[in-house]
Amino acid sequence: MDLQRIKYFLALSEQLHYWKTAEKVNITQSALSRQIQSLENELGLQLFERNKRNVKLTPAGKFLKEKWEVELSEIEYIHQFARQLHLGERGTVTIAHPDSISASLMPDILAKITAAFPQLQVKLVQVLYENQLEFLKNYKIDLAITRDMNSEPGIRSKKIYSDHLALVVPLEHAFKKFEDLSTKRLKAQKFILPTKDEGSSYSEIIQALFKSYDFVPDVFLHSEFGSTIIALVRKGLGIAILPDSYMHHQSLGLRFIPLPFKTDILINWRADDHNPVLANILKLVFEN
Amino acid sequence: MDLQRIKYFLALSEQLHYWKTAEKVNITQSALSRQIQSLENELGLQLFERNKRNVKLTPAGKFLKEKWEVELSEIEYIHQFARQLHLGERGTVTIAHPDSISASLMPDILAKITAAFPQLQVKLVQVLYENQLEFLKNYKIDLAITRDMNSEPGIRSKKIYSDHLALVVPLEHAFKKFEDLSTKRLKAQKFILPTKDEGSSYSEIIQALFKSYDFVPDVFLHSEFGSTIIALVRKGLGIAILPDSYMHHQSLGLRFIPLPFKTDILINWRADDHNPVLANILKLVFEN
DNA sequence: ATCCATTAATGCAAAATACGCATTAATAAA
DNA sequence: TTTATTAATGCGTATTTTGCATTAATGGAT
Repeated sequence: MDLQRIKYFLALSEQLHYWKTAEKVNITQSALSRQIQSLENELGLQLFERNKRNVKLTPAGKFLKEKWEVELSEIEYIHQFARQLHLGERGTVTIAHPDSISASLMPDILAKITAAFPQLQVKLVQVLYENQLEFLKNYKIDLAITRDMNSEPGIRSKKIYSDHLALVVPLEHAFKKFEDLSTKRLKAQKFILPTKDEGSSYSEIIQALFKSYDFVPDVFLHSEFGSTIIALVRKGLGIAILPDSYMHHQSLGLRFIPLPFKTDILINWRADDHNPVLANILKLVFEN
Repeated sequence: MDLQRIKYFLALSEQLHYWKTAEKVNITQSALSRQIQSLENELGLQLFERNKRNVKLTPAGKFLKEKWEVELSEIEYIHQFARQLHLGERGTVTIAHPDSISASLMPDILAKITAAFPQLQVKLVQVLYENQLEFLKNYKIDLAITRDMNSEPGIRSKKIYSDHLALVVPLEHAFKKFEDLSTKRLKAQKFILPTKDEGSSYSEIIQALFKSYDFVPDVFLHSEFGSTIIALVRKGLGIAILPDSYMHHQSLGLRFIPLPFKTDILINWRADDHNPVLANILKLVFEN
């Protein structure tokens, strides 16, 4: 059952004239005649009532004309849709990202994506540091934006941004600017810091920071969630080190003191992921 | 775009293995490989991600698998339906019939039809005598059951039944049986008769009846509608001549006196109507 | 009634397409 | 490194489709 045959049938069912139809669909009358005949044989029914003079739809032919028209346009639409999937213009990507950039980098990226591919569906999720790579490998997410490098085989990474670390203190705190900081004064503070994960490069940078001041911080509380940390600092329970991306969040009553340490933001994806949607998004993100 | 190709694709999308799939669909692996390739070329997209070792659906392939499965079963259903139309097992016939047989012959015919072709839709209509042939020719009805012969070209007729005429009188009327009738006593009656249509053979039979008694009846009222006539007779407004099929209607308070005149019932259809539904119904009606 | 123009079907040879067999090339596992 | 597996491909053959020319049927015109 060739769809082309059905198209020939539909053309003939409009014209009800072999010669005119044959010309319209760019084949000869004999070819058309035989195409219709094979169609009838294949279906085991008569489509047209015809003598050498007149062509007329049978009831079954009339029925099939109506139904096939619908089916063909459905199929046409499906193929169109599939081509868009192929080109990565449609489909779904699930992206995990750290909370820190939800008010800065993420809006930029999402704006680019929706501008370039308005039909694309993006799902944003937040995933604990320790689950990021696992989720990526298990196809629970397609892209992971992290502050940590990784050396997993099968996962590729690329740096897309970097921001400074900042000391976060309440507005009324004695620390007002970088020059106020000293090992002695810092030592006296209570810190709220992220969980010290093994192999987390972000964690390592923070440790390097304290090493530069040559002391071990008094950590009052560990938390992986920036918004929690900010709330605690605002209540005066301690001070924190955070990427200065958090400045873009609502942070009334807090002071961000930039530190000379940078933290990278990387984008991670499966090396063997050939979904064209992914390729399009990566291209977009790396574009500038 | 051959539907067979799509079937091959669907088989492969289940198995994800060329050799096994090829065996299952009874072609060689090379043929299958090329069928999938042509399908991909035709659509302008990739259906499977494959190296020499693994076969895996692309996002577009996954999408098409789901959609095509639905489309194929729809098409299969449509073809099945069309075949039933072809065989006359489905479809619609519109049948016109006289009121007189709606309680006798019609139920018999309809019972036969629904038993033989349960999927068939029958529309029953009643059409004035003068419109019957016109409606038939104009495709407003497909079958006309009449009491009149016709000699129209393009219309074919066949007698399917005949019943007696009967004199219809109120129960308390002096006429109790055929022997009570005489020209003299009949002459004194007021009659309710059908409209005297030109060329109506039913009309002619009734005229022949009165001729046999050698008088012209005193017609109180003309009506084409049997149920009207019966109501009037029941009220004592006159007596009537009707086919004795009316005895099967609710006719309390009435007496039917059979007369030695018969009226035929014919079935009429378009000679050039090749709708298989019609052929099936005619065959059924003529069967016994 | 007869002829003519129209038009769907068909015989035939050529072209296009699909197929099977055998082989190749890539790759994962041993 | 070797081996077994497996999708792709070259090639000759078989099948299908096509176009050209012709035939046969039919409605309309004279």
